[in-house]
Amino acid sequence: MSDLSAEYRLEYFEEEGFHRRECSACGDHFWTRDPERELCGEPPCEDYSFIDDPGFAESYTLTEMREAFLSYFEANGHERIEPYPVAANRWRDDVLLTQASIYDFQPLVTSGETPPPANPLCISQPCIRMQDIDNVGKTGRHTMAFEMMAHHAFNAREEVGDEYAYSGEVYWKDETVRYCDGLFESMGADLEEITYIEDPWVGGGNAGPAIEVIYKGAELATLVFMSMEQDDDGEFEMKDGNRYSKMDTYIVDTGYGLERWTWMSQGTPTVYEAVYPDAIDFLKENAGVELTDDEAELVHRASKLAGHLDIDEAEDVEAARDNIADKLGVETERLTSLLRPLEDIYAIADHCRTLAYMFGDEIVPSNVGTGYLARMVLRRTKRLVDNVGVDAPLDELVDMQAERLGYENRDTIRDIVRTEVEKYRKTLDRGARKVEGLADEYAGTGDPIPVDDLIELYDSHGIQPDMVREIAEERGATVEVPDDFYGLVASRHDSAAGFGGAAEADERLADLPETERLYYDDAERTEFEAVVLDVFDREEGYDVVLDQTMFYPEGGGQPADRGTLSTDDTTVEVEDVQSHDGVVVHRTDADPGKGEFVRGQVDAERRWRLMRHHTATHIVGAAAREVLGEHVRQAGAQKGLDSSRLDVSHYERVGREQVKEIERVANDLVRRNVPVKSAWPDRHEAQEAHGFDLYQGGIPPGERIRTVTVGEEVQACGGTHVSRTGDIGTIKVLKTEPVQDGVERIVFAAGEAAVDATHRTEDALYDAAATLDVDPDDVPETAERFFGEWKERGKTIDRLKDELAELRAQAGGEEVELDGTTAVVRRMDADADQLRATANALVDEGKVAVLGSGADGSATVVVAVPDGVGVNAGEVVSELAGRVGGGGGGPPDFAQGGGPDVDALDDALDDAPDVLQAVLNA
RNA sequence: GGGCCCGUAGCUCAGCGGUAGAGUGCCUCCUUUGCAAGGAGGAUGCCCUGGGUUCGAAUCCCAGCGGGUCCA
Repeated sequence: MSDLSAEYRLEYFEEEGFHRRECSACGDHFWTRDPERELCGEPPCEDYSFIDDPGFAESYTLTEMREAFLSYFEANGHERIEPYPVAANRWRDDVLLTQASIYDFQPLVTSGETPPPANPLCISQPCIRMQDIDNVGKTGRHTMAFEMMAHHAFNAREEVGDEYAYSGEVYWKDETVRYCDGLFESMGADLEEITYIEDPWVGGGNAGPAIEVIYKGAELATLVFMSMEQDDDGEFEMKDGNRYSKMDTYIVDTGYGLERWTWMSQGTPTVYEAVYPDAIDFLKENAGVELTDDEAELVHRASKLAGHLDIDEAEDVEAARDNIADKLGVETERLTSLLRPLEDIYAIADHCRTLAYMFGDEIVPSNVGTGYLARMVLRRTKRLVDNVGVDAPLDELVDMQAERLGYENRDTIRDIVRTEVEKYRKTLDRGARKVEGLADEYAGTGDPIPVDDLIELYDSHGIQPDMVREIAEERGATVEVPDDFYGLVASRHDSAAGFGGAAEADERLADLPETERLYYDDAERTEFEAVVLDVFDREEGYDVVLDQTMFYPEGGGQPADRGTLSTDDTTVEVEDVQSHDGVVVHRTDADPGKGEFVRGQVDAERRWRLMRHHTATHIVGAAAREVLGEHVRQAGAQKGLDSSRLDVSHYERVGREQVKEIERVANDLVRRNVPVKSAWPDRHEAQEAHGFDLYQGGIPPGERIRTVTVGEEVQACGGTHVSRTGDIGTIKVLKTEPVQDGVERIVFAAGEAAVDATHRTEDALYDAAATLDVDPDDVPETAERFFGEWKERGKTIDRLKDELAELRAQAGGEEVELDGTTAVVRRMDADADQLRATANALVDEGKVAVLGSGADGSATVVVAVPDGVGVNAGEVVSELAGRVGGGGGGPPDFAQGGGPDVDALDDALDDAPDVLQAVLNA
């Protein structure tokens, strides 16, 4: 093992006369121009020294600072790149949100598979870090939304040649630090005060030396030299305890916090005042937060102190506030009451920007993924807004930020926010009613509301314990929230995540050349000739690899082709086709023979159906986008022979009218019979032209990507398509269903499948019409009438049964005298309702009723007793029902039961007087 | 993707093996004509759907459909 200290001995430091020092407080090593310097400069070793004393020559706004950064690096040979969406899952599936500029280039660029859009490049990338959510507003420097300004250079070792998508060295450590130093200089910073701290970096399987750049107590940049990957035999052991070795590629990954730099230039007490001056003024005025001069002065001093303190844990905030109050010589409570509204306002400004980024980049609120994060932020923001008394609607607050950030889909953003706020309001209403009921139950008992109920309220109904307490205490009930509340919630979520074993790579397969794919040349051809390169004997059939193929392997939601491979001697069935790293494997039922020359025949009917459905999928997607809004994008798709489904992101249920409109728009495009074009453009050019919406079906690797253009819609797609939209024939939307909150599934059929689907629907209608004996057109009206009449008849029958019951009650049966009361024992074969009604009628006459029925294949017994008669009906029924092989029971005045033995019913009723007598005497 | 909760009168919900209920709204009448007025009477239910268990299911079990919520 060797450490990285040699990595930091830069020529640049040498030239500029830097000194390497060890911080006397924390022990970290750092580089400085000041030979006297003892401390590394980073809090808590040192305090902020730029509050009320800006560290740069001029004051910058956020926009000005961003421009200053980008143009500095442009002037130094970097190409300026447009930022990527904050929804990082748009191009990678391992993370949800963009948390750093390097995320834009992972994994395909950093791995060397795909070239960077420019090299070197500079960018200011909006990022969202949910980890800091609890600190936002309180610490003076944490924000959830921020822009990471960065310059990147992608290098590959000379000796590996052109194995990677970029080669050679652009620049490395010395130049990186030189640029950083130069940027400071251009801002008029005091270079003597800058320290460069050695701080090796590890993350996501990569590692490398890194430098933290500290100026006047603030960390303004991190310079990471990503150059190692995890390797158990590696030379370097890093702080995560794993071993790492050098990679063939090495990448300059820097991060300059735009907000911090802006703050540094202004020297305001908190970062929020530097970044959101307008929003904060608006919110303060709206919420009626006014401070006297004395109070303002106090807050100002407190803010400065808050900035000086190291507050990284939420529980530290309370302690820190005590500490600050102490230093200022005021009571904690007074300070808190002054600061709390300001903290809320700071947080609201930041959260609204976060939401504007999220919705602006077309994240749709949901119970999963990024949509869930957006929902959580929105609800939190709504609570803050209500709490501090801002009466502007949330959609307006978010819109203010969206406007500032230059988003064009502002109407949709407002719509989404309004829909979401309304959903939240309903959740809260529901929750409040539940809590009120629970509170009333426990109010008198002196017991607190049980923790189980609190967990249930939160986990199943989304009600925070704090809110439970608030409502409960109004109603005189108490609530005790255990410290490990969220731990208890977590324990309800069993984590038994299973995972499948990674597929074993077949070495023989890996050695084969990539199969030439003929289906891209002419998707309508179904015959070809090829040579069998290899055959693998599998448990179920054979895997055949050819030099070239017309067979489409399963991928992009399109199922594999079927068909046959024929030699002069034999014909084998192709049952499945898969692609493994470019090698297409045909699963067959027999061995065609290695080295044989084969003729391939693809099942044309099947292929046509799949192609129609595939092209139709693009069209339906485009139509849904046009009808529902720009935020609509593919969230999954599966093509089939009889129908296909397309899952799209959308924030509410798709209504019937919208479905019709989608169908109209889609069929318009079919009728226009426009050509479907495919191309293999350079990925960055394609990305530039069409944005990330290209990748709705997934992100392919490589320098060039295949695009498919249908009308206005361009997508990266590896599937087979018809050549003109008219070839589809027709598109029929079969149904929509919610697959999860925020995602609607559109099921549709194309071509002959659409006709088939229509037939099925019509058949159902005609069958119904035949049953009702009316024209299909009259089915709805008739069904309604029949249903209404059916209900009316039900009521009539009930009434008649009542009347019948009264008549029957008078119609005799065996009467028994029972201690002054008359008991009627009688068999009347009727349903249980009638027995009950008759029994009630007898009771109304002051008689005990014992009624038995043998109808419907089982024996039923009902016993009813008037008030004041000492017979327990339940016991009588229990006894009688036992004699017919069953059981029964009920309240003392009215019981019912029965059993399967109908033959024994008469005997049982004969015994009834004795049973009554026995029960009476008991 | 996983866990949990819920589908009963127009609305909000109670009932959780034994005759379907309350509040509110609706209709009629009375009393009043002052801001959610009072009194009397009345109507309104495929208890989400389909199976199963049971003598008996709104209630228990399974599946589906629909809604909600928490977590990754």
